[in-house]
Amino acid sequence: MEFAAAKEKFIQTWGTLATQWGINRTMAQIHALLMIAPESMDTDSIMAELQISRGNANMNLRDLMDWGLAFKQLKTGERREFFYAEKDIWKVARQVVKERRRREIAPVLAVLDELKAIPTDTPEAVEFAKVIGNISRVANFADATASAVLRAEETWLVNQFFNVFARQKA
Amino acid sequence: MEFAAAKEKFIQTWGTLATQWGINRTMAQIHALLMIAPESMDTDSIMAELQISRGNANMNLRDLMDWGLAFKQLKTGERREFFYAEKDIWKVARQVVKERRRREIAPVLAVLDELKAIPTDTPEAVEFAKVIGNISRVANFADATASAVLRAEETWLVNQFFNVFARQKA
DNA sequence: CTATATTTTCAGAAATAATTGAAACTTTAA
DNA sequence: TTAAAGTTTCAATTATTTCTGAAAATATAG
Repeated sequence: MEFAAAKEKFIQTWGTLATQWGINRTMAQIHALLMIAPESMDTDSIMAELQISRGNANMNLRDLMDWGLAFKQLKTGERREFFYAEKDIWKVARQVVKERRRREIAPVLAVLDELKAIPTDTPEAVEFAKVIGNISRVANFADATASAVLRAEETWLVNQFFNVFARQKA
Repeated sequence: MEFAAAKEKFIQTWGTLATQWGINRTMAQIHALLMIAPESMDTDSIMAELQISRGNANMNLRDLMDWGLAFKQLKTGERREFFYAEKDIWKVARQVVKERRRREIAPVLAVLDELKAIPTDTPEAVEFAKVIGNISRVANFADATASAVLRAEETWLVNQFFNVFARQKA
């Protein structure tokens, strides 16, 4: 495969994957484009490359910056703004986990705690409390794990996982 | 909070969370409803409870069954079909990871492998290969981890994570 | 069989989300 | 200042996804 085709395929694949995870396609495509760009890019280059409007580019660049996945770069003697992305996919993953945890998981944990408190005076309420308790327990465990992963260095983490999982085979 | 309000809130919260993760709202709501139901439910009860059409209910129940999150139950002497959901949230999580891995992660890994092969004859191509290689490495690690988690029993896994993460503090 | 209950399908309608493009706004340089 | 370059906003449009409702298909009982 030639470079141009590979680049196109990567951007499309990243965009498709993202929509399946509730992230908008254009945002993921801009992110993909910036990740493989050797230099930071200005808005017009991004618009041209992805064939999107200025408003769309601007809005999704802002979202990427909100997610901590892209950054502005100001070049001296240049009036335009340039953008670049975090290229270390490990840091990208950590950033995504961190943001989703903050925006989505934390509020759900709060709701679960609230729901655990209902009086269990009917069979339905008993069953409800049981399931909510179970979800809450697993969710808190997952949240704690995510939190630990966020703090971890990659090499350290890989080694730990190696110990936990791979060594079982030996 | 009274039971009815708690139930309503749980179903809505679960539905909202799901949309943020690329899962359709109704599917998540049916799943939530079945998880907290003491008995399996027929289509009409689900329709009435969630105020949705028969077509919608049927379609999303089928999707839930495809995902391995809900099941049909045939009661003797009953012509209708009844549905129930897996209530152990740990199994639910494992099932979701398993399905997403199969449907989404595996195809992406295949594309990445294909893209790693391009000739690196320009600076752009070099940068591209670097980023793709990095993503591929992390994605394969994540995939292997997911695979290990799928095989794990909860108690065993919790203990292992405790060893890896919690004991660090001591 | 035939009638009835139940489930499935799917074309069109409704709802939701993403995108455009142009006007408003901001910044910089002369 | 003023003009030009660049950025942001947002109402209107377009695209996508989801949902409905009724018809078709299927299953069961008499």
